[in-house]
Amino acid sequence: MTTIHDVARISGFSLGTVSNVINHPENVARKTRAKIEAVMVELDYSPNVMARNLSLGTTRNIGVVLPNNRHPYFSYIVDGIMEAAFPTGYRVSLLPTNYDEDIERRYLRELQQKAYAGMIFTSRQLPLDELVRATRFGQIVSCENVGTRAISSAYSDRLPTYEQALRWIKESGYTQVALMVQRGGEDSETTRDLLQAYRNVFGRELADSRLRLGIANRRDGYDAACFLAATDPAVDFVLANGDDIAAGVYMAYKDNGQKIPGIMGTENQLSSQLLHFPTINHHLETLGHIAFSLAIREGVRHQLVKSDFIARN
Amino acid sequence: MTTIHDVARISGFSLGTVSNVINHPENVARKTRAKIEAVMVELDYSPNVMARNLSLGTTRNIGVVLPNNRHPYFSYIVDGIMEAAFPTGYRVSLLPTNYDEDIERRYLRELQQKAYAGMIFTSRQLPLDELVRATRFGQIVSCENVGTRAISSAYSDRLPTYEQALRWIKESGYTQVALMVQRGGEDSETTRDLLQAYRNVFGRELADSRLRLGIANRRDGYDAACFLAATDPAVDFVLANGDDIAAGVYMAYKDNGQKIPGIMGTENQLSSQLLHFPTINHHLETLGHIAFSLAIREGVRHQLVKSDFIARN
DNA sequence: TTGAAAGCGCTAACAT
DNA sequence: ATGTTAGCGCTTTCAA
Repeated sequence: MTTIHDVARISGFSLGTVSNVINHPENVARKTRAKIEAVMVELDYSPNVMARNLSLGTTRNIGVVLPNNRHPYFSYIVDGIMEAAFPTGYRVSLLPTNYDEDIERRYLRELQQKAYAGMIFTSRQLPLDELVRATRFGQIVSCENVGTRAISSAYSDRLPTYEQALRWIKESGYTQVALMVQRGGEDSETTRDLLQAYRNVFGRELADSRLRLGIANRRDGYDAACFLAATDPAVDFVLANGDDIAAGVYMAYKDNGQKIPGIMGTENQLSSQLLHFPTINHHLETLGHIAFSLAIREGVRHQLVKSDFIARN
Repeated sequence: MTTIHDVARISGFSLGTVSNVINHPENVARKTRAKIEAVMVELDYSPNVMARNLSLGTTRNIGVVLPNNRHPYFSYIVDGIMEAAFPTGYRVSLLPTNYDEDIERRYLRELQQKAYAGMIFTSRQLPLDELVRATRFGQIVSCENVGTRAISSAYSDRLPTYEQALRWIKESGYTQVALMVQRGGEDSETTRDLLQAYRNVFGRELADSRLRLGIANRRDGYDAACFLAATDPAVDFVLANGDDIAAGVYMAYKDNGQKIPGIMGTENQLSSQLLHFPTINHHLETLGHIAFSLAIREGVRHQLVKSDFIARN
């Protein structure tokens, strides 16, 4: 590997001068600069990033913590982040946690060690306070509402949109609603919002058996729907956390030859357009976009991304 | 930030000994090790990755070069890579190129600077020889067939499967086939294979106007199909590079109130199952899996991933 | 304008 | 078993 030393030696100038043509070219005489640059080209030199980072004490890396690589929720956010990162020259590292708190903590340590300039939590298991404490080491952005905590966030106002969606369901005459989500209300803010919206609109608690947990993909949706169809035929509407999942529900009822209930999903994926069922669009790419820009900027800021309900019949 | 020096000073042992408890604990007396570890915990110390990398001259980072973040082709490969990387503790950085050769070259430089232990090219613009030359600096894996070049690869045997698919089309009685792809035969090996398969099965060249270029998503597919429907009503079959894209084609013909041609896509996405059209599964997640394992292992190896045709009516 | 030298935090010989 | 020291490749004072 050719280093800055080689360039110095061969060009006949000192280390410091070579470093200056890289970092402060305005402080170097035109002629020497030209010579040194020529040598750099000749040797095919380019500065070692690791050394540079160590010396500077910073990187241009952003870590994106995601519990789950499969769920479209996260893919959409990542898409938005990538798009925003590209023109800035920042690198983004994907940091999967598999919903493991200890692994999240390990990533936080890497932030502490300056492996990343900032970190985006698309979701989290760790107590919020641990994140807040870690902001000393680098910028941290949450993709969920953090209230007034001292941590930047780009988040969706899910509750009003959920209410709107559930009102639509109610007004369409459905009364026996089942929900499919990944994590329960204790773990997930989204699920909490959804249950709250249900309460607000229907004026009662959702029966436990009508909240199907652990649903992450279309296959899960299919299986859960088979179960519902067999054990709870009264259900006349299924709201799932993703259009593809909702499509799985559709296929299950169809394959079982049962009357297909009303269905609704989220993210306005292709499947809801093909099957023409309503959906909730959280605008996750926009959210990723904003999350990235917060991650590379100092200070705490909270930014709301409005979601919306798309009615279809 | 607390460093190894702090740990040394406070524990009363030397730098080297502290370093040893981190890297070669077996060479340290049980008692001193215990003391030092206690201090580490107390100080909430963890080694600085950048310094460690610089000293060692390696990282545990894998860079994944992708031209395009949106196309499902790449998402599926990335999914496979992430899944394979997770248990190994390697980090993966996404490196978008936007199909720009110079940007690919820049990433290659970062490999040279040891920013990555290895690099996976899901696709490339650069001449293969440039990649081969760069293997001196780190492991490079191509996700396309590289023949006998000295560079590892995990690739799909597309040609036979394309032939099988086109034979199915022919035997189903279709004769006026249009293809939708992203890049032309000059740029893309996939497209070359596809055109070759067409030649082999139909015994003639595909008309230029029946090869629709620049198609990357469902929207593109929709637009291209509108164009086809308007300008070339003889077309009776459309084969698109992705099921969602093919679904866009379906919707276009439907929205235009025209007779819907036969359609076929790739990747066995949800949409082909919903609309029940045939597809070609390239098993891209498996491919990503293999690409990753090749990236963290020495030596050159070529690994074929069999794709298959899924007939549906 | 250029050069010399210290330091970023760590690892690994080598010496004790 | 533990300590000392010389790097890894770079940036940035500070001095010339």
